[in-house]
Amino acid sequence: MPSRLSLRHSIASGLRRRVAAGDLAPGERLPSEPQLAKTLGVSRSSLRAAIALLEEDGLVQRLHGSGTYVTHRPVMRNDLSRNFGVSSMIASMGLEAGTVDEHCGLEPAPALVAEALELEAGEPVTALRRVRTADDRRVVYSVDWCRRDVLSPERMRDLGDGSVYDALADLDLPVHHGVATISPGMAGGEVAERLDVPRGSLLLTLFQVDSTADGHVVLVSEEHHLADAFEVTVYRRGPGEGSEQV
Amino acid sequence: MPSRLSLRHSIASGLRRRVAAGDLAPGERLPSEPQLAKTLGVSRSSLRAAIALLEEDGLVQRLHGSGTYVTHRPVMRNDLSRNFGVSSMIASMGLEAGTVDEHCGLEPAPALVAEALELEAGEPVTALRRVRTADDRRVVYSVDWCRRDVLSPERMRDLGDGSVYDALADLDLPVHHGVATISPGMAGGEVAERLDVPRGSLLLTLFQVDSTADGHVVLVSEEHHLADAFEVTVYRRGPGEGSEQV
DNA sequence: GCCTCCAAGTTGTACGACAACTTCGCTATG
DNA sequence: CATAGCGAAGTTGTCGTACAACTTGGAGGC
Repeated sequence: MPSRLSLRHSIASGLRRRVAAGDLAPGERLPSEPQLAKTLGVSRSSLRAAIALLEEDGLVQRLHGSGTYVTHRPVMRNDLSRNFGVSSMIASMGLEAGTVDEHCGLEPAPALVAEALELEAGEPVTALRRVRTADDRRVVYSVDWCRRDVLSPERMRDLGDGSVYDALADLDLPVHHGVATISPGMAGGEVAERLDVPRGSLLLTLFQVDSTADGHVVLVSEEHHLADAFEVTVYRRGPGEGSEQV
Repeated sequence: MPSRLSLRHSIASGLRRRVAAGDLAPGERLPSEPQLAKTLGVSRSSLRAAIALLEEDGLVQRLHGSGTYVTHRPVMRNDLSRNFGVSSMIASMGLEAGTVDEHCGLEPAPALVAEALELEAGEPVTALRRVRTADDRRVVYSVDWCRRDVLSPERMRDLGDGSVYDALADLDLPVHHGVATISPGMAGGEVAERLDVPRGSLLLTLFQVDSTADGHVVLVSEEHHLADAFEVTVYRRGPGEGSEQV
């Protein structure tokens, strides 16, 4: 296991902190690369690689011959571009995240889930159903599906407050990326009851398929968010540069 | 104006093409960096910078001491992570995109729009309202707001089928990124009428703020999508690495 | 058969040099 | 005095080489 993350990532992480802390204000120019590399005690190559990461994130902008400037970054509440899970989503809004009505067991896999996990429809899979709360208010009803030979119901039950992502990372199956399908919806019988809202309440539903770096699907989940629970945002990179519509 | 895009971006673009074309199959290992650099006629530094871009996109994965491998990338219908506009969204599904009920003029800016454009609420702004069709079916009702001193109503009317993004790019104000807020909704009076659907029909609404590279907001838009019109997906990078929740 | 170790190959980092570009002050010119 | 042009200094972009860190596979010994 690599365990130690690469130098450029730790440099980038440090710079991110400085930007977030306001040490580097928006619009401000960073020290020149040779100088900054010297003060950080790294080579200019590694520093450039780190800055490239920030640039890709839209945190800074590089101008040839002029300098590197901190971008006026918009305030984003909950960026879907990164994968954090509901808990940190709630925590990031200053609310206390909790879990109620947790239930875990073997269930026959729905068609879409089975397809993603490369199983036959109806085959038993580990399913974790729970209601997430923010300051004791029920805001999200979620279901996580996982192959039983990857995460048994017992093991999934044991993780308690730990994220499913952490459990998978411990198994050397870290989630590298996921694809979420977003759709509006109205609370039906089960969801309305779990979330304790009237039927027909507006929902934002995320159907998500998570994969490891080598492309194996390890987790499928469905999250029903109350419409007014949080603001969900997405960072969209502009057209141009490397963009191919598939 | 830079006009010419940097070397590493053109290298990355070429590699993206090769991946998309299947020349480089998922799971396959790329040639080693020195060798690939030689065949492409560029230095290893530039090639590495280009590969870093692909890695950030999740297209490839680098393993220290082993090699660089093409990721098994999931098939995505409409990736919100990139900014294409409704037209190409429709076109990418094999449908014919059209526009009806187009109206453009000066309107008082709503509060949220005025705030984003750094104006006083109620100040007149250029507004473009239109209904987008897919194979003659009304699927999206959209409104675009822009400062009148940036894009006059006349000019915005003239662009016809051209994208608003193109018009802004011509003005040397290319959209670098945007932040979209996603929410579910039900069709009210105006939207229901425009889209020719019953009131209360399910919608997916995107409120989006587009900015230039230096962070100036140049465009605000609202898109009301019919719930069953298309599947909207988001590519979410996994937890870990450089991630700070703000 | 199994384990150890080594060698070859690959990516990560470092350092130095120069090219391409921007910025700004200085100067010559009207 | 105003202005256009020049040029030096500073910054990012690219190049080349060398070495470190790591993985992989096979040879060799037990």
